[in-house]
Amino acid sequence: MKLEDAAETLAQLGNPTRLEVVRYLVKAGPSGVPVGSIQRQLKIPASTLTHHLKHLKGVGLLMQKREKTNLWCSINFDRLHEVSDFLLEECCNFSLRESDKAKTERDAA
Amino acid sequence: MKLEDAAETLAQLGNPTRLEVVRYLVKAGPSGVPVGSIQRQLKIPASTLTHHLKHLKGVGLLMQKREKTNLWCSINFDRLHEVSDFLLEECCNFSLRESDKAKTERDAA
DNA sequence: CTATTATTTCGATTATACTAGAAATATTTA
DNA sequence: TAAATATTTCTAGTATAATCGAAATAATAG
Repeated sequence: MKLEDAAETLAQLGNPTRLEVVRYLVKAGPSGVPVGSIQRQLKIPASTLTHHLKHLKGVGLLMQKREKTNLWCSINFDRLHEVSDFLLEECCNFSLRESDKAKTERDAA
Repeated sequence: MKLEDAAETLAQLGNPTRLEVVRYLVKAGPSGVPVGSIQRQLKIPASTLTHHLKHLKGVGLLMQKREKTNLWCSINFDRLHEVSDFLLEECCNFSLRESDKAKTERDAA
């Protein structure tokens, strides 16, 4: 995952309303929930919700499929994992090569 | 971790410049890097960098300690883990209780 | 076709964020 | 004290985002 994409995705997750929607959809599981249910459950005005869903869809976190009049929304779990992987991928490797470490110290001095 | 805090932290990670700094600091490991090194390596204007570091510090992702004229910056790995945990904590449990599932279906109909 | 329900678009307001140059401050060294 | 280096504050321009009511557009059911 490219840094720019990760940043954009994280930015979309960084809005409290959207994160609440994401959490709700994660709990709902792969089958998803209709837009209207999200709206009523989380008490988000319809236009505001549509706005945020568009954002989530834009970064690939949201999948939608129509069934009758309802538009069912579900989380793209793979994408969610990609983002958290980006955050952690380097975290468990603190072993900076000595040459690099030396360079940093020299640069700082 | 509360949703609002997670959202705020994710929002701070959601800026490409800041995410680049975070990635750089993660690679640098627990010993950290001076502000000036970040500045020169990533070619970020000093005032812009200070601005972003303040944001990262504000959400507890950044730790700083002075040594001579240098201000050494390092990532708070625990905090980084908290955020990614928040994203994933519910992901591996798709088992929506049947009563809730029924309620959702009823609500949608 | 009409009514009903579901969702989106439009439009406007308000707020907040990004960026960076110039000047100021701090800290160390000579 | 003066000079050098490191970092921050100030300031301001520009851009982007959040919010939501009202109206418009689907999609289905009767």
